[in-house]
Amino acid sequence: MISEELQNKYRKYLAKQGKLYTRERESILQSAFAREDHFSADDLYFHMRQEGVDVSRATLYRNLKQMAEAGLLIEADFGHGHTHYERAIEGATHEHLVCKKCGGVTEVRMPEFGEMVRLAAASQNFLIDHYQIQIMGLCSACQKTDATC
Amino acid sequence: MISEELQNKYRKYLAKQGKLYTRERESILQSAFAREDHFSADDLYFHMRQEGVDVSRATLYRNLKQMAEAGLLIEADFGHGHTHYERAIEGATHEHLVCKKCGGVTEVRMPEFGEMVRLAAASQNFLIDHYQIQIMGLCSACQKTDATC
DNA sequence: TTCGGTGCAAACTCTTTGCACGACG
DNA sequence: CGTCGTGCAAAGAGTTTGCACCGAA
Repeated sequence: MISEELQNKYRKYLAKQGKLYTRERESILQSAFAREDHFSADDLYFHMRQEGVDVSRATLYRNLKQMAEAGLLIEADFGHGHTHYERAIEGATHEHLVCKKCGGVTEVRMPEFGEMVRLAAASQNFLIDHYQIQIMGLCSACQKTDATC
Repeated sequence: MISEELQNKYRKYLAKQGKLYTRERESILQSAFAREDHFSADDLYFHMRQEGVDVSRATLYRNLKQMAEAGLLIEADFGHGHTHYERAIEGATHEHLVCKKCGGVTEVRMPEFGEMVRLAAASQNFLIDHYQIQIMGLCSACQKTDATC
């Protein structure tokens, strides 16, 4: 299901730290990469249970965080009260449009941002790991609705 | 201390919602705008107590959130486990360099981002309220330190 | 005088952690 | 075999909320 490249990247990361590639970690990697969208730890927890995969919340939290450290996932916070994760895909960094009304998140891909981010970081001798761009406002659907809410 | 313009903006926002401009709200506005940096609700809480201003945490949380809704403050999350606030100043949107090691946050001002953000939003008929750019990585100081931690 | 606001403490949500048992290499 | 990982349940941190009293217009 998931690419061998991905698995190997994780294995290598784990090995370097003297850590093990367990059944649970494989399941989580699998499930996380099966999703195209953003998800919270709990989203994934319920999704995995539904699929019959049984992991504890603790393990999920522990390993999602670790996978983010390994560079396999990106952590993002849209102000919804919990951490979101999404697959980290090389060269596919994208911008997020977060609707303040419905909470929906739309992705936009504008590669031009990458170069500007590099410039901004270079000006401070900052070594980039990854970046995040969030635009807050109203999505087109919510602009049409009565704004009184 | 704080500009009348600012006060009026808040007053107007409150009035529109049938809400009151209380002593507490004035204090919070004052203290929040006295700070140039990012701060958490708790930072501000202790800072205010130190200055002899007495507000409860509940009131602080309630009103900071409200001031963000009013557009006076910007909420940001740097993955430190709590919400950060900073003054919203027209045309002074800036980028944040967040160090993964020391947790420090540096600001960079690159007005060019604004235009790109407008383009990105326009492509989806998205109505911008504000935006946030966070660059995660290692600050120059932490790059020099042993990277084994 | 009338709502809305505040403070307190309890409740809540998301996330982390200590511990005993289980499993990978 | 020794170590690292897991599950459970309890603890933690940050934030929100119900309620009785207080205060602005």
